[in-house]
Amino acid sequence: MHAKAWIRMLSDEQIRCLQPVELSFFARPTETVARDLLGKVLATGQGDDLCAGCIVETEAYLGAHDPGSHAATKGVTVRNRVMYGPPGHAYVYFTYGNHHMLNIVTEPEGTAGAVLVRAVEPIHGLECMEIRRGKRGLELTNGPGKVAQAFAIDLRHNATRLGDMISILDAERVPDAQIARSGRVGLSAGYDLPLRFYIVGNPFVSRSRPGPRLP
DNA sequence: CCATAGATTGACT
DNA sequence: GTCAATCTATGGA
Repeated sequence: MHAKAWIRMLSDEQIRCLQPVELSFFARPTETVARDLLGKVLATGQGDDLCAGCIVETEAYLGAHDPGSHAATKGVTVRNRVMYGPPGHAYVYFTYGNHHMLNIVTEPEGTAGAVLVRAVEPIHGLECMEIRRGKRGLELTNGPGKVAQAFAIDLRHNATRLGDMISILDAERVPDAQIARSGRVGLSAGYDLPLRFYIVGNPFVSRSRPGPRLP
């Protein structure tokens, strides 16, 4: 079986025809946005650098009452202020000294919330991603740090509005039957909530560490 | 100012 | 399976 059998590429022109997701889409409860972002298209760059991918895995991070969230501090800080800012902006942070993480800010301005983009299925700019990652196939984008590297996303993108350097484009809604949820990855189990969403069976869904199972 | 954990990845036994 | 890399924001002295 060919490794690319499940990948459907879109042309430059087909990507340009996609409409940006409305701002109001993001000004909703974080959990809802995380679910509805599945199937949407992430895009960066243009021309030879145009890269696009279908979002296949997300995680919701809530406000101060969510112990796993960066907003779980005593009030607003330099880092988490973006999560309190206007929806439809990028929240990018750097961690473990190596990796950037792309989040999309949710909820109305003043309320903290963001959705982590954990994995995408590439649909354009494969060669560009391969150069940036130094890898091929599933290793291109099957994890949050990998997505950021493949799409050349770093701290310069933090707090920028979608539609400028980073775009989220509309696509057909993924039916509930194809979506599953679990505990979030990488947090100490025990207190976590079922806030990870993914498309069942998609090979790009990260599986380095399966999230905690739900009852 | 200093200590340290961290929404991960890749290399290695 | 185990583990180190590498740097930033945060919180306490």
